[in-house]
Amino acid sequence: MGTINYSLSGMRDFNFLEVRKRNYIINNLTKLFELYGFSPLETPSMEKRSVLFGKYGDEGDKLIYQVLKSGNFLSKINDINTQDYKELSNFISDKALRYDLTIPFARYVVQNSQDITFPFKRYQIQKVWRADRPQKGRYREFTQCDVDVIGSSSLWSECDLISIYSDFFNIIGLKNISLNINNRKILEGIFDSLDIKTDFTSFCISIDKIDKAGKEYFYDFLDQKKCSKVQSKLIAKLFELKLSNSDKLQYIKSNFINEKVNSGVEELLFILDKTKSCKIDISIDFSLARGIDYYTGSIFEVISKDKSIGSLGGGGRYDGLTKMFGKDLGSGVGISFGLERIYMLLDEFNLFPKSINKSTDVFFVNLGEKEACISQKFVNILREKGISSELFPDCVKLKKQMSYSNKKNSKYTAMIGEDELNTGKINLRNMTTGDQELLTIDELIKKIKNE
RNA sequence: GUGACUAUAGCUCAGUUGGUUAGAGCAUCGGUUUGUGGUACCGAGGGUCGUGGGUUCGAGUCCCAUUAGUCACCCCA
Repeated sequence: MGTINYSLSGMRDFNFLEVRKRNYIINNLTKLFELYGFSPLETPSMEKRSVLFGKYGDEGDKLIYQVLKSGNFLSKINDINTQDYKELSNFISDKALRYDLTIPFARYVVQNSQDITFPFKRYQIQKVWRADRPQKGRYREFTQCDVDVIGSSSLWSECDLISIYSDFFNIIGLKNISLNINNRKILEGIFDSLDIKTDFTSFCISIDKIDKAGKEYFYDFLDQKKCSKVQSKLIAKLFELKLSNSDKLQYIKSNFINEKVNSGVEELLFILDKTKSCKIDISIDFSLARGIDYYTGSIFEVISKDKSIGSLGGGGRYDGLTKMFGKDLGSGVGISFGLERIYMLLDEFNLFPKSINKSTDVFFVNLGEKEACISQKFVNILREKGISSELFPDCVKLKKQMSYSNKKNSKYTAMIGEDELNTGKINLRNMTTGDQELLTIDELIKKIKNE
């Protein structure tokens, strides 16, 4: 029935194959994170409302799922007369589902700072929720995989994170990946150098839009904000430079001279110099701004050049994040991997290993009580040897059991009937070729171990 | 939050300018085969056409409302 749809829009079930594929990605990430010296962390799905709000910008706040207070929350708000839903939600909700992993991480670090040795390196793979309208590659419940270093402003951290991106996409075999990099200091420097009537955030958002809306949009924006034509031209040119990384930096150095721009450029130079051996394409993109408010230095975004499904990951450096929770524990930098988008690409290019689809190695059919007893003995022996094995629970038609085994994608089906009971052998059928042979249990183990 | 499009069997979809009992493929179940799956052949079950209203002698088909889904925008992984 078309009407019966039990699950919430934008929130999904995962069947066995999907879970295995997702785990494949997660396992590879976890291995890498550990290899680079990061430790795992998990935080609750919900945070206090005050922890989350005001951290992601106005647009971000709107997308936070809020949870109602329990009990009769209306009884205490008699004296409230507001028509403003934002104000009202403050009274009836005191907690919310996490929107990302970085803010809960910052909260955790401040709360536990006495037990943490800095710089603190953690990775976190958990679900986050956004009350966005779902569309392709975008869900209301999705998994983020974050790695962050907090308590150090060294650019070596940036280099390590870039190296993780590079290693990961190399390991899982995704080609044509580009890591775009920029620095908020450069954007701030440019912004300062302009005589323009707007705030920095709107400026960033308009830059970010050039890609989609075109440069005309950006010209209009600058014009509206009373930016001079000379400056407009200079800056628009900056965002469409088709130059090498070093030429781009040269251009910006000679056209926008101030301290902020300079220090941003210096940072980029350091990072580019130290990541030369990375296998990923690193390209400076001055139009990369990112909407999240808290970034202050380096910003990253990973995209696929083959498919436009949004970014595969992103991140950046943030200076004041722990300050928002009452303690300044130093600068931090982190990146995130978008599990569902990486999944989509791997699926599309058939890059998941074939072994993901296999299940039981040896599937025993059930042909009677005596037969089941001896089959179960063999099943136990195989399991001890680390060979996955199972016995069909019911003695039903063989055809049915074979069909079940086939659908489960078993490698072999083992049959023990009257004949095999007498000879003590196992009738082993290869489910790919259909070949059958009579083996003792020892021969069977040897055969499978040798594959 | 804004806009566009879609809704028929478990799934993917046909269904003519409105006209008998709404079809196919896949899937499921049974049989050809009581010890052989995946390939073959035969058969069966399964639908209040998303929901509610309207126009009409007559609506899956036209109109209105509603709900859900998809895609795009905003923003983002």
